[in-house]
Amino acid sequence: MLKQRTLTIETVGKIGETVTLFGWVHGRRNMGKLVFFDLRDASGLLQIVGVPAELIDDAARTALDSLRPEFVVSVTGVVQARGAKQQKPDEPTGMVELLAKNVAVLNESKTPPFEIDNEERQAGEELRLKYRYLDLRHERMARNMRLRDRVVTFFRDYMHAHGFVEIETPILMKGTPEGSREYIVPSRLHAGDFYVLPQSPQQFKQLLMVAGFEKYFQIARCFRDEDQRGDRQPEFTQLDFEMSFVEAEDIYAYTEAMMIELVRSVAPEKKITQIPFPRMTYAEAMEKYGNDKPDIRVDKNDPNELGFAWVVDFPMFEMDEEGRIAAKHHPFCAVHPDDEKLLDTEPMKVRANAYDLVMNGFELSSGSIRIHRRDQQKKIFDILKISAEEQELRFGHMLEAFEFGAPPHGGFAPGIDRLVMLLAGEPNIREVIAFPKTGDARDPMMNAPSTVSQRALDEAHIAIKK
RNA sequence: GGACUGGUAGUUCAGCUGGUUAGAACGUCCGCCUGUCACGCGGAAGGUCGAGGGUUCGAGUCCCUUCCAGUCCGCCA
Repeated sequence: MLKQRTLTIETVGKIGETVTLFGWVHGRRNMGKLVFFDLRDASGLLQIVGVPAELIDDAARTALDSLRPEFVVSVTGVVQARGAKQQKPDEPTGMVELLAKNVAVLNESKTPPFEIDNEERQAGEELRLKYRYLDLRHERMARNMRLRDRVVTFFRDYMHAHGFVEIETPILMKGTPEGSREYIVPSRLHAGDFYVLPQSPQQFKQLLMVAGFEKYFQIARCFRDEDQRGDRQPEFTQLDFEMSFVEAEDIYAYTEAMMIELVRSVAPEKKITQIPFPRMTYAEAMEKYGNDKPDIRVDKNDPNELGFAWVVDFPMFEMDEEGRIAAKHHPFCAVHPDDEKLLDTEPMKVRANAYDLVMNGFELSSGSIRIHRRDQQKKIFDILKISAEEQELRFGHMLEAFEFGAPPHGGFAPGIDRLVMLLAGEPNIREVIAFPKTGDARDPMMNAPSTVSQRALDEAHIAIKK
């Protein structure tokens, strides 16, 4: 059956041929003795013309009559050119149509909770997420998913072409309570112990540099148990990469060339505000724009403008809500070469060798040159008031690794969700994630999170606190 | 944790200073229609006005409580 299948888009070059199509009934227009409907498949839409007299038998006529939106059908017929008055040159299959000879219903559909063929009026998000598999049938959502695929494919190809090796790092890892709240996973085999899900593969990628790979990347899923925003989800995807024997300028040059090529390749209609990307220090950004993710676009109403900019020289430390010194970025950032002498005297004035790439007012990526020496790493931990025992407990593996010939290294991690959101012109990252969570981190379709059986709790050594 | 906005038909929404039987569009169902593509025309069904309480002769509308959703702040190494 599938061997003989023709996609709707393929009919364009098959005028006069008899073909069989499979797909969903999109719009339907019944003229009485003449029925039109649009057949939707993964490649697009095609108008089907159903004339009862042309159909092979009564079964086909009954099937044609029974069609409703979202029914799954097979249609066999002859591809024909549209009459002069019926041509739609702006649509991919607008110059052809299929004169149906046979129609069969493969599966019926209930009336959908919202209209698939109406792109303008969007249902509420809770409903869209509950029926995400229907929402994804919308042309806009399908287009977003395919754009995302092109972005990810571009990055994979680009990274490989530049000598990077893709390596998977664990999802179950050790908790390092520094920074954002982690998702915790109970261990069945080790009562009372927990894994956590990675906020980022930060430590692993640094250890891969110690291992000598020199150029690593990963399309990495990251998890953060914090409250949501339009540009934040509890799980999200980064192009995570790390390089050895580099300084910040190497990361800038590599990333900038890659981003320019990405835009040229997957979104050629977009124009970049300024090349090379302008660079400003954190202090300048705060002074001039009042934030550390400046929007440098000339025309903020132009949907095709992409304003990339670098923000560099971030402070190394900041005060947390309890007035304690904390790492602004993370404790593995190297200190700015000019500021090492300030570490003992005025730590709050110390800049990190850290940088962000921002676009249109969004933080796209954070990165830094890392510490690769044990004594320097210990010094940062000391300043952060992490006791020697605590350092050993939480970061002993890092400190130890740095004693075995760790090379100088640094990296970056552009957020793929935000990038695709901006390329797609969407207002939030949920529109470019197939199955996102709601603002309070639920999945209304699966109904997650949810309770688990008492047996599962017992095995995980978990007692629920009322 | 906080602030703001919203919750009325399957969906998206309107509903004025409180006043008759709560409306529109789309969708759904039925009928007519041979060139439609937002098809058209005629008809029908469809409502716990989020929930609870209060004020009032009378509440979708005002008040209180509560639940839900969205956006933002806090938070996000």
